[in-house]
Amino acid sequence: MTDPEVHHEVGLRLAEQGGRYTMLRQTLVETMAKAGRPLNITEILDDNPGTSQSSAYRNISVLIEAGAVQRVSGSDDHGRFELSEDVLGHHHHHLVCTTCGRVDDLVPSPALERAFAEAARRAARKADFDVTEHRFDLIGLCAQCR
Amino acid sequence: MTDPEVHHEVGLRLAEQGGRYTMLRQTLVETMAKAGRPLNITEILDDNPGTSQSSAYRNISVLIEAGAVQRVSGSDDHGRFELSEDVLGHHHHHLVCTTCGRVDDLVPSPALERAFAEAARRAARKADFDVTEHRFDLIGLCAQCR
DNA sequence: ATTTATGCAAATCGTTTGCAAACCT
DNA sequence: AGGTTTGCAAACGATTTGCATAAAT
Repeated sequence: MTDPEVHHEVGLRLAEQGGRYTMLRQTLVETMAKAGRPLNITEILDDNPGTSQSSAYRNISVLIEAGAVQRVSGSDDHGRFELSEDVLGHHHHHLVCTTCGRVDDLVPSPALERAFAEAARRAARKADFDVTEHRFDLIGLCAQCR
Repeated sequence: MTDPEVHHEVGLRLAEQGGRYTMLRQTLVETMAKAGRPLNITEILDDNPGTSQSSAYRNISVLIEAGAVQRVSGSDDHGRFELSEDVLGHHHHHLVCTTCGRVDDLVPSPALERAFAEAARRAARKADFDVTEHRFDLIGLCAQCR
């Protein structure tokens, strides 16, 4: 999904819940679209000078409620945020660096996703658990930290 | 690994860093061993009446540093703790309930682990990332919350 | 005796919220 | 005007820490 489409989609989702697609919300979405990986609050504020932290948090919450953004938990306890898979238009996993905390996106192979689906089916049967999604993270050292 | 072996192993690991395997530490380990799934602080304290919260946290930290316990992040922001895979003697994944936050252990099939290894290899090549471990969580509804 | 562990209360830190002013339609 | 959004400062909640006491070796 290209940038204009992303903004259009996010605008629609906000409108659906009676929210406005404010300038700040647009720049937050722009920041996340540019990054292509989950960002923490500091990184988001650095890319949006003059924005108050509380407004950033509040708008990210709104965007999460609208299904436009998702929260990602990395190795440290700082929350990270990125555009939702719905808005991005593709499913992906994460590479989590234990040293610097950076998280990168990783698009899985169809074969891997098939293995996940099979695992989910098995778990549903064995543990009587209703799987709605999965999370797969590779933990280790990023290129900069090796 | 059976219970006495778990205690012995944890005791060794603590001794290695000049720590003592206190009564409280033993009961904390006992609590986690009994549970067989990651517990949050409340659950741990409920099973150890009279223990102060700070002591629980402090000792869990010590056990984590000793490699005897690992922290697990679920759906909510409450940390959850369980015996480390080293001490348990087996690798596993997690079933995370989005409604009640409960996390259960799930031992993967060899086929799935093979798929993970392949994914790790691929990521290492493509993203120049040094994978040391992986995290696979199935998110959904547990039997009680369906 | 000397080191380590404990409990209490206070501090920390990421995140959330109350409120009054600014904004949009 | 009527609702939404903003920034500031204060509140929140999980976790950590300082300190004085208790326990273990």
